[in-house]
Amino acid sequence: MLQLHYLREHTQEAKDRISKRNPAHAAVIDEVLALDEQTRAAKQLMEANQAEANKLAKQIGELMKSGQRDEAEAIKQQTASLKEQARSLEENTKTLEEELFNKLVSLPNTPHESVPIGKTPEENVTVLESGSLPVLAEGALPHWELITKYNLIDFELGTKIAGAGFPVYRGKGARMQRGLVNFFLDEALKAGYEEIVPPFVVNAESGFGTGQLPDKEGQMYHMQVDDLYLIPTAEVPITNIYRDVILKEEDLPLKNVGYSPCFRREAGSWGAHVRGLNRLHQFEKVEIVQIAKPEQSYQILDEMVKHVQGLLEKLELPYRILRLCGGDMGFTSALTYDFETYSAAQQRWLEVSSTSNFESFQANRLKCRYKTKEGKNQLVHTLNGSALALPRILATILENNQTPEGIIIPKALVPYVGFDTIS
RNA sequence: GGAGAGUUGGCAGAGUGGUCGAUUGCGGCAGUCUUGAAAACUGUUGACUGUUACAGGUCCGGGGGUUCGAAUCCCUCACUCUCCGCCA
Repeated sequence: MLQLHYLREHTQEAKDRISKRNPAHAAVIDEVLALDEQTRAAKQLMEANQAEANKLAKQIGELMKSGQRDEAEAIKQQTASLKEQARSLEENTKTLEEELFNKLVSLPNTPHESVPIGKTPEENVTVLESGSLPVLAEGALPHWELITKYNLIDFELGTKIAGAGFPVYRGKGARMQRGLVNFFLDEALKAGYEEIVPPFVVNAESGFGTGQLPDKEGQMYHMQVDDLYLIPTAEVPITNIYRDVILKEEDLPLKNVGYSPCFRREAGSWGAHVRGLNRLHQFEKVEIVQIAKPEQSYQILDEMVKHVQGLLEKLELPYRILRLCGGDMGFTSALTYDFETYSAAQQRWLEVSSTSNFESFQANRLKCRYKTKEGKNQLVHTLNGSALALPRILATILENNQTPEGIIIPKALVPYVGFDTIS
């Protein structure tokens, strides 16, 4: 959620920035500001009325105390009309406030100045491409055939137990999962992150805090009996640790890492290109989260990008980094870097990480602030990144490292999985 | 699941209808003293909103109600604790 005072004081800047997503948003800012004016005017009327009522009530109290009952009764008569007015003033204010809130909450974050203008993924900018694209031997297989060949994952079994998109990993496939998670967690620990095991379900307040609710409601599994949501990413519970919290300046930046299964309904997004591990309802991911002071957040984003890069390099995978264009960026983000690995058998890039700075957009919803040296409470900046999501990493390793003798496990991973070849 | 007790400022803990946004203690901050520190003493110390500034408004778990007036009374929901039951 954007800050009202930012929209008020930097209107043109906000419009310019948000127009990178879609110029239509600029008009909504005008609507928000107009509503804001109305709301504050209504509030002033209401508060003047309250001030008057408070004053009279206090007078009555004093008169009652000193035994002047008749005088008190006289003043009581005056309160009736105030009370009558209060009702409609309050109603009016409440209606306007709700309208303002709904409009404000519908605005996405303002993109950073470095975000390219654009509507589609084709307009994302490649900022780095690393490693040469592997050329596979004749007869190389896509990962969905490799997993069957080596009995690593059973999709049909998952369908029987739960449904499509819930794979059953087994044998070396299961050990790859566990090994990758441990590898990613250890690397984050080395980089100074505190490890968290969060709840894998969240309430609606948490969903709102990080921006999944109300706009992405349909993407989460909702358990209606208990009104809880299965998390789509560990970002949600971990970032919500800091909801309604005032942090100390010296504690920033806070660095957390957490593993979690991620549950996504992926409503309506099934079709071509979603075979095998490319898109799932349940997958595993290690997520890094940082809570930072505004002036340091972009430096920290770079640091997080470096961290993710390091993981891909240790896994010896060809990858590229994209700076997402305005139209392709998530609702809550100000700047996002996507990481993609090259799947040799499919001959396409697969997204394996999304690393973003949300500036104060989430913090404003979370009410996560820190106390500055001057004693003022200021919103923090929140950042997070996948480090990393497992399925497409596994897919790329399987496809790119296939040989007639079997699949060669990247050296860095061997100690974690306990074997160097899948054959 | 059953029975009971609670939820107040960073923490502890008063407050049962009228200057209570809230006594007090601890903690924090500033000062005095000290070469420095500790101790002691003095002052200060919640959040949000709002104004050029002052004023004003809101917040005592959430929501609703009674009243001129609610932290205090009523309803409701959530959570916590204790005992019993169940259980990895």
